[in-house]
Amino acid sequence: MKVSREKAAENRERILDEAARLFRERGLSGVGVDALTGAAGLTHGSLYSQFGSKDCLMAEAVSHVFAHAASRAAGAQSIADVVSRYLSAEHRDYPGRGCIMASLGSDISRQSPAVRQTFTQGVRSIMARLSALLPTRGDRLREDDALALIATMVGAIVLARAVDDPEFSDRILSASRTGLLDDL
Amino acid sequence: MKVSREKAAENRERILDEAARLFRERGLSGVGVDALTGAAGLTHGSLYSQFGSKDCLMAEAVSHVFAHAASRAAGAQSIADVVSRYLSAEHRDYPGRGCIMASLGSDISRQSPAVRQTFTQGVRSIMARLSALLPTRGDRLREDDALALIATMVGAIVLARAVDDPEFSDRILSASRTGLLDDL
DNA sequence: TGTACATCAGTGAACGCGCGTTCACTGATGTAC
DNA sequence: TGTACATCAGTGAACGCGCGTTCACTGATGTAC
Repeated sequence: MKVSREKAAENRERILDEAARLFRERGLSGVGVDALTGAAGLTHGSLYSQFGSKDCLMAEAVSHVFAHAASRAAGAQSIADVVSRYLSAEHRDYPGRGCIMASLGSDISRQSPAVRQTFTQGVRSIMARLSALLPTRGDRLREDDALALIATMVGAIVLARAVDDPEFSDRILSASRTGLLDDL
Repeated sequence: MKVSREKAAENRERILDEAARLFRERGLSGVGVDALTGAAGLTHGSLYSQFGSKDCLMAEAVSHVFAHAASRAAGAQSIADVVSRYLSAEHRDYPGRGCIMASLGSDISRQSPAVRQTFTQGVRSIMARLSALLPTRGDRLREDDALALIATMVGAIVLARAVDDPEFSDRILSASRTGLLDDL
């Protein structure tokens, strides 16, 4: 049955929201087409009407997540604020709402050109947002400082989630947090 | 046909070596049982004789990779040496021979307890090796400095591999390298 | 405003495929005598 | 040292299953008159 344009747009947005969450929670290959559309209350066929393929949905979902992340970064008060929120137990424990560089990072290099391109744009936009918050330091480029900062934050969350010992995980977060905040 | 104990041990080692490489190149879910045993010149059944399941092989392969990494870290001359080698184009371009924290990191949190436990032991051993190379700095624990260092290195390789623009990728590596080496 | 019809988002059955795993079997190895 | 036999690493066919995708179809929406 056909559905109003408005309703179709809502459905599309709901699939994207659920995909953005599920991919970050379970990995790109850990969520099937049925799970993706089912979470939005639809059947698998609707994915092909709206996106054409799972790969296209993946690319759009990546873009979707980065758009939210960039606007959040734009609203941040300071770098100390960003670092504290990013390297928190809260962020570590809810990957479905967290940074996509940390939850899917290792897998992106093995994805299609479309996904990698979208991801690259996202990294650039986050770099730009964070560099705007950084102080100028000697002849170092603020964008380079932002990249090094992002690398540390991403690596710390990746490792903090990977290890199975909560205390060790906390230690990875606090060590990285201290290292970064001392630098400011 | 039965095979000599010596030959069986060789086969086991060859499966482990190939698994260690293939998992890092294609991801844990990107390599099937046929590919794993086929790369070692055997058929899929031999995996079950030797390891019991794909999951058990994954855990052993993780351990295998960390054992090599730890002995390499133990032989390092200095932290500057470690950082330069780790954050190199060479390392970025050959994940099959590189750090498993970078190639599989994001996926480990979604793996079985056995895999996560082995991974955690591996991170601990690398932390210990690197902290032995670090200078004491005020009241900071060298192990904490080692964890922050590892986080930066892992995150930088993850991002440098993910992005599809070679220049941007180089910039991620050089920015992180400079950031770390300036700190020493 | 009311009627007739084309559109197309979403459905559900069906597809081929590769996955991890099992199992009866093979036959050289290693052991017991 | 030579023979008989048990062992078991590795084989290959077969399994059920979930994957991504296709396609004919449905029926409310949106448009043309």
